[in-house]
Order: sequence, then C-alpha cells, then structure tokens
Amino acid sequence: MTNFSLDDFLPYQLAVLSAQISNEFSEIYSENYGITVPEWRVVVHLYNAGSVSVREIQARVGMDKSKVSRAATRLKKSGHITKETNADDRRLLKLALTTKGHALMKQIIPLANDFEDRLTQRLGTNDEPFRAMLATFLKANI
Amino acid sequence: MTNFSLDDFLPYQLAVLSAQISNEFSEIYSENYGITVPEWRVVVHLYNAGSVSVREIQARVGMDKSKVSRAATRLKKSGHITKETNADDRRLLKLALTTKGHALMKQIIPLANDFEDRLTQRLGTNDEPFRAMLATFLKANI
DNA sequence: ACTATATCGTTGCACTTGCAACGATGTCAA
DNA sequence: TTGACATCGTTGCAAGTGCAACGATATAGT
Repeated sequence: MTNFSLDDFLPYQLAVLSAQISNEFSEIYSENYGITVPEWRVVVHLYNAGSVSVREIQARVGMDKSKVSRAATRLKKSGHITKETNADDRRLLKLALTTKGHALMKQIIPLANDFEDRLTQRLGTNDEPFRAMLATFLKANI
Repeated sequence: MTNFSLDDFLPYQLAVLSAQISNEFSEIYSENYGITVPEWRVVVHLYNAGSVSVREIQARVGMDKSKVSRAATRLKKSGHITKETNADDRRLLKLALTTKGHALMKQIIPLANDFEDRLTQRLGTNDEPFRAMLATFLKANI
C-alpha cells in the first residue's frame, strides 16, 4: 500500500494538537511569571506532593532526570524551591517549594483551572468519552 | 481554587501521549532509515504534493520555516530530495523527491499504515469518536 | 571488611529548537 | 523608474534537549 495521508495520521494529529494547546497555555504562565514548561511541571508536582526527590519527579511527570535537574536549578536560582540532601539516603535530594514558590502556585493554579474549563467547554458533550480514551491510552502505556 | 491535578490536566495528558506515540513510531524509521521527525514530515508532504516550496510545507505541516529549511538541507545531502529555484518567482524553492526519496517512501509508508492500524485496534470501538474529536479540535484551530 | 553492583543527581557533549535578522527577490503606488 | 514595503529561504545565536559518563552514596553477597 503506497497511499498515505499525513492529516489522518494519529501521531501527527496528536503532535500538532498537543503543541498547539501546550503553547497556548504556557504563554499564560511564561509571559506572566517567567517559568518554562519543565519548571511548571516540577513546581506543580511539588505543590501536590510536598518534599520529593528528583527521581520521584522524573518517574511521575515523565521527564528525563537531567531535565528535572536543570529545571530545579533554575527554580532554586529564582527562589521558588529549596534543595536539601535527604539525611536518610544521602544520594537523594529533597526538593520543596518556598513561600515564594507557593505563592506562585496560588496564582497560576486558578489560571490552569480556567484553561482546563475552557477546553472542557470546547469538547462539549464529547468531553467525557474523549478523556476516557486518553486515560486508557495513557494507562495502557502504549 | 487551589486544588490541581496534573494527571487530569489536558495539556499535560496530550503532551505525554503525543511524545510517547511519536517516539514509538519515529524509532521505526529513524533506526531503519536514519531520518528524523522533521525530515519525515517534509518527505511525506513531498510524496503527496509533488514539487512545493518551503513556505508551503511550513504552512501545511506546521513547522517553523527554519526547521523545514534545515530538514531540506539534510534531505538533499542524503540524496532524498532536490532543491531548485522556481523560475516564476525566484524567491521560492521547488523541493521534490528524488528516485531514492521515492523508494524510501515506498518502504516507510506501509510501516506507517501498519502503525496506524495498530493504534486503531487499540482504540477499538472508540476509534471513531476519538478521531472525530481530534479533528474538531484541530479544525477549530483552538 | 571488602568487593562488585546499583542508584542518585549533575554535567559535558553534540544536536535541535525558535526567534530575529539578513540578503535576495517580488509588488505596487506615485 | 523609483522607493517603500512584503515575502522567501537561510543563518547566527542563545537556550533547551537526550544521552552517556561521572562521582558520590548505598546495598548485597562473600
């Protein structure tokens, strides 16, 4: 078979859509708060999980550990997180939000929820099946 | 509102899923044929559209023109495409597949179709609504 | 205790990326 | 024709990326 339509190719569609939505949302926080996508992910996870290691974030939000490490370095420099070594296992770090980091989240999270709501609206009645499908795909780990 | 779950955040879900699927497929052709994702997109479009400009590809497959330009440079070096200047408008290029490029596509396209079929199988009965949703989202241009 | 092996976070490296600036070319109005 | 402006593809640059290698630390078997 030598016919092929890129437009109907699922990997392509997903890549385009994902980039589109991701860019749209990241503009909101990058322009207003000067953080990048990896930094956003780290900081969100710290907000939910408290004090965790680099490894934990890597596993949890699907980023290479070097990516996490560099995001953490930037976030420390900007005063949003702290880095301590874990006394129980001195190979591990303990990353945690500072007061400033926490305040940042209090500002961004409502924006994220708003954004999510707008997407839900756009999906309309198809919202639930669409998300269900996404979840299955993600859990199946392809 | 200060509650937030990254796992249920659509931009995040899409980014993870898209990266996962894209990597899985790109392994197939990068390992076997040594081309990258941008190169794959360029070459697919040339296969469908014949002789086109950089600008056309940029608009059509959603890549920055510098990305297209560099992909085209690599593809020319590897002998998969030719670059001529358009006589009617000498600002434009005419990119086109060589015989070698065409042969490459004849090999990869069946792999792409197989991959697509496997994804469809995974989606099962939800395939149609899922794709319909994707299409709406994409056409809405968010 | 000692050695081999594993894991953690960082860093060097080569490569890609987006963006802005550029030269070249085209368009259009005066 | 000339001059102002737009568009095309390329390139310089700073920043980000994945990957492999590294030192430091922990674990397990002997």
